[in-house]
Amino acid sequence: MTAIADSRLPRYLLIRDQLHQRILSGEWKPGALIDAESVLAERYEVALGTMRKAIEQLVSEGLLERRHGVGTFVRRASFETSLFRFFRFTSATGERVVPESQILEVQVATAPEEVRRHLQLPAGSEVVMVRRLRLIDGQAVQFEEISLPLPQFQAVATAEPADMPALLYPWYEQQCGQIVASAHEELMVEKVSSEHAQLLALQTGDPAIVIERVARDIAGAPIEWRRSRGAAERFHYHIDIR
Amino acid sequence: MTAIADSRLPRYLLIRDQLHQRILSGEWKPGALIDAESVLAERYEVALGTMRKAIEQLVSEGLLERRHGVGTFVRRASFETSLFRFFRFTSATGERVVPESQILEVQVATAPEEVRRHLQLPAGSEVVMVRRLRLIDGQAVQFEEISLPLPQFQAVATAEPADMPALLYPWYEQQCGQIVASAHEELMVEKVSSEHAQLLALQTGDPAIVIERVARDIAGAPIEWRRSRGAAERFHYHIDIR
DNA sequence: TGCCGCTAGTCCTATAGAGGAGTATAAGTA
DNA sequence: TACTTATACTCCTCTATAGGACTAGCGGCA
Repeated sequence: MTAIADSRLPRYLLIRDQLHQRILSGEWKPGALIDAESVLAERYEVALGTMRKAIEQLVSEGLLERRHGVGTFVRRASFETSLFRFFRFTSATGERVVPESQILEVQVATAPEEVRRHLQLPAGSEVVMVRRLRLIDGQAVQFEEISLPLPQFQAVATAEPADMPALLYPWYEQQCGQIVASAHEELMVEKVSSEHAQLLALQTGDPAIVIERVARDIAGAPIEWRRSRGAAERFHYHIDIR
Repeated sequence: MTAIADSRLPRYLLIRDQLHQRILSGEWKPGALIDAESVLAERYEVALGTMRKAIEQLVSEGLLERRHGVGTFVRRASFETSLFRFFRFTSATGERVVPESQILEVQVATAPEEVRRHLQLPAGSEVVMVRRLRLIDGQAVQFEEISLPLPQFQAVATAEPADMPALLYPWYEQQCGQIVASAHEELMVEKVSSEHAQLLALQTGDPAIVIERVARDIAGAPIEWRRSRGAAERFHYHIDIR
């Protein structure tokens, strides 16, 4: 974070870092339009080409987004690279669909060690824990356990479960002012316990994909930890190599 | 492949396509040093900056590789993004290691439908099929079935199994003149059959990761299909999202 | 023999400027 | 009112040029 700005570095890299800082600091929020290239070039006292190169770096890193003829914007996190997309989430009619959400439990509790570790919380911290099923055509395809730190997510603890939408991140933003800017996901395989088997209509011991996700805000602080389990049978990942 | 070169496109893109073609055609082989930027710029009658931008495109696509002060090279396929890296392949001493290879069978046969489909072969084609175990510290961690089209891979059919190295691609290049330039991998989970369980020292029904790979040559023609199975327990994937 | 500096060749950074192309909005016209 | 045109703003492409920085190899010197 506090990288030493080495003035021997190329100027476009120094500027890249300064722009990056303006995003991290929250001066430029996700979705916001930033100054025009020409304005920035003048402000930072470099040629237009140099400023373009600095911006290009941030675009290729996924922090900025250009729209020809309109301007350059701070990119919102898009979860199109999430591992979840490799579940065959298709409805009876065949089209891809966002699974509905069925809240099983919302509970405020002292954070277990595992949750504390992922959310970087001190011992004794309280969290909201949400357990829910995700369903397609009424059939459970995934079981999720979501942990959120307090007091930031107090609104979740007091909300009516029926009011929680299937997609939580826009809701966090609206209800709690917490913006998810990045995330890290891990994938493992396990044999389902009898408890999970029952929830997911599987046989005990069937293989399940487990995806753990730590979501972070603009400043990089962890604000959500979730663990999802789904039938491995529905999972199919692919990748190109060259 | 035969994209229409639209002259309304920016020049740097047109040049990008032409350079790309020179790689695909085999004029510039993997590992080769290409002409200097300045030479190319003159040859294609554009400014240096334009040529640099064309080359930059190919670099970011992973086809070329720059070495400051030395030159620009055609990149060899590197399998550092392969899904296999997510198996915990560590020896007793803890360091990462290339598993040894133990050939179980080398067989020439008419290609089954599944193999024909992946290698794009007509009905009745013959292939070499290699079955092998991969071991760490003498313990089987993966079972692989590899299919190679004939007559290109005749040398594999007649080779002594003991002479086949653990890493096959450099060997293909040396023995058969076939260069693997890209690949596509798919990942699934299955419950192991009793046959595979025995080979991998697992219990029948334990979860296994199945990785299927189609490897292609410079021109994009499929030249190898392989299916690998390993204990899901050893598999751990992770990804960053933003 | 072994070290050191020089040099040629390469890619890398940066400048200043011109005109092209896409987009949104304001102004004009039927 | 409804459509078209102008315009002002944006990012995009491209030129021509200059000097910096990195690398490999050659040749001189101890």
